[in-house]
Amino acid sequence: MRIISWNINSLRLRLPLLKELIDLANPDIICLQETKVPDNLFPQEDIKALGYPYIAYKGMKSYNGICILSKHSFEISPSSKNWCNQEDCRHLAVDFHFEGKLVTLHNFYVPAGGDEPDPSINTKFEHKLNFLKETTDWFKKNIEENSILVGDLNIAPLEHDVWSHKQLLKVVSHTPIETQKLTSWLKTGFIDAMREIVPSTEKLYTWWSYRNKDWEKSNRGRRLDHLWITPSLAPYLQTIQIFKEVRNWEKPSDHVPILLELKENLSS
DNA sequence: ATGGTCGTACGACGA
Repeated sequence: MRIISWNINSLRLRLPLLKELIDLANPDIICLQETKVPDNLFPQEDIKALGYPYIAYKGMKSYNGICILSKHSFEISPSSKNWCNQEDCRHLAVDFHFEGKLVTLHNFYVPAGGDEPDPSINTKFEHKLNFLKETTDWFKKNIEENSILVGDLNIAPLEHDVWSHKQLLKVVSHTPIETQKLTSWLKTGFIDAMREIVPSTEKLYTWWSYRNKDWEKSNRGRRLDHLWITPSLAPYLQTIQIFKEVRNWEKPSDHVPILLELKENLSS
């Protein structure tokens, strides 16, 4: 079972890249963030033609938007929610069967939080912190035994999730209040699958800014995208993969796709 | 170097 998460930064603009990614990675399920397409304009037929007949999407004009594309059937999960009383298309969850289990897959796009890491003067940062509090409180009470949570969480929690821990401590995405809150959310019952595979002592990034043309050479990346699983699924964890090469494709997103692979037929 | 580049939608905003 191969599950991709990718902040695509406009689904319609990057449909050709999505096709290339499918050819490269052959995912069973694709979770996209920042689709930037209202539901009435969602390119449903194009997606089906790519081999993904099961589709769930929640989009709006210009901003945000998420979708889940699958080769296998699923149901929209009742835990798909609006957060902070805003219908801003940042979360979608589906239920599907895997190895005799019912698994809930959450796809999140956490608010980026603006530039100033002070909630008293920056309402976008305040929103980000409130969002993290709400999700953490909700998962504390409502997490399902077999859960996967993926998406652009817009926080790089560990020292080696950023190119310079010291220089980014006051930069939104790596401030202590954010990394603490993300860790609290993780600890509601998840395992950081990427760090199960790649030790925390190694640099690991999923995002490189558009503002740095020579992104690969300077390598000032951050791990903003995440793959979390509950302990019940840990025995199935086969590997993770970061498709860094996609950042060099024509007209790329600033985020690269990440893959979670779960073993099937574990007992046989 | 305190800038830089994107996408959306056509000016300004969000990232």
